[in-house]
Amino acid sequence: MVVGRTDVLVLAILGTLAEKPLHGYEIRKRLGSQLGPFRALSYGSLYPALKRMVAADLIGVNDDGPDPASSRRSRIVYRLTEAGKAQLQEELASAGASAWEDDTFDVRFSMFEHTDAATRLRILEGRRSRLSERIEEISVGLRAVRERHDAYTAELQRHGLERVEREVEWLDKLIENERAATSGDDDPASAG
Amino acid sequence: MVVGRTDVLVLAILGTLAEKPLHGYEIRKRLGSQLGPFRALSYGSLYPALKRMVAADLIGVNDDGPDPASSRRSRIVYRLTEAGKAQLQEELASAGASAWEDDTFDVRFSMFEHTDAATRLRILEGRRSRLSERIEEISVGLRAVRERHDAYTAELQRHGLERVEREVEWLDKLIENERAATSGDDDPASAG
DNA sequence: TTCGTCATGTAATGGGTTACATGATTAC
DNA sequence: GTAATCATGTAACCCATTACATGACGAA
Repeated sequence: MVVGRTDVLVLAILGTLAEKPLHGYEIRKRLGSQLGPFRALSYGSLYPALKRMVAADLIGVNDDGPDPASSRRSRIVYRLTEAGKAQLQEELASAGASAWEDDTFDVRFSMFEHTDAATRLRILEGRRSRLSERIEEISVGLRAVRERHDAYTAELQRHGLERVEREVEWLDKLIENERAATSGDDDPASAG
Repeated sequence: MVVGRTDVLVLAILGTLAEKPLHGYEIRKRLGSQLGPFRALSYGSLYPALKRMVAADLIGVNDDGPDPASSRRSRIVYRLTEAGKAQLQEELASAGASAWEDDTFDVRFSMFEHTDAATRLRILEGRRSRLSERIEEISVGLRAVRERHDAYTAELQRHGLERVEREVEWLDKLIENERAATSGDDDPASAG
């Protein structure tokens, strides 16, 4: 396979294109308006990725939009092929361990609208247990740091721990919501 | 110059070695017990970096510890050279724009104990204004996301915004502390 | 004696950015 | 007309990881 199996960038592009066909510049803008690893994606990454995806037949190209008379040449609109749609569906239905790593999680989460409830729950719970591990690690580190008494390092550690703990609380709310929605149907994501 | 001017890894190693001479494996452990970009530094990065630093005369090598009779060969202890100490002091006294980027900030912050009060304040304030910019960016993105109504993406964005806002609050407490300490002297970092 | 950890290192690879290069379109 | 933004792309580079390779030491 030309395109790496769980290439996060490819997944993000696939997800962006799922809504509607877009040209490269616009894809970057959409990705840039979201959190996660592609907040400031460079064209030096984007365009080669699009090329690879075309070569792998995940996306196809179309000249410009629906109005050829309104000038504006040299704008390449990408749309999902059937293979691309299938690939996206396949990835959305699976939730490997990478789905709860920092970078991948954000990308996966932003596609929850198109993910089935069971997979959403698996990802949220996987993420949660990943963060629990990290809390344990940081706690151990905190004790070690305190022994070498360094007020600033300890404070940084303490703040980092707090941040992760808060993310766990956030996940707990989301998981609760998902569970409620699964039994009673309806009402996704409103843990604000 | 062989070693890049503000190589964060080099700075982190310099800072770790400032306390006392250590061998590579131990440097990695210390770095690993802290937050920041070197939580899980690989040897493939560490040892070449140490080599570069030796070549640049920032650190020097010594065979093992003070007890040659207690066996244990092949352990290379690194210590700061005068040039290394000078380089560290120079970097600790300066606070370029990179000092408030995500990765660098944590490393710089963990060395605050050895940084003068004025530079500490500059870094904290720089970081704060950096995050203010980000809050503005995310807020704009949030409005854009809400227009395309996607409950999950919006929730992710909202949570990200909240996280950054909390970090700003944390910084505010630290800045306040630093200001109080500068006028009255004493008592660093206790914003818990 | 074998397993886990300590300890050091190199080569290949990966996944991104930066710098460079070009040109059309839009707003002032 | 000219500056900003839209729009696409390549080549060089950076900085890390992974996989590989080696070997000593301590404990079961």
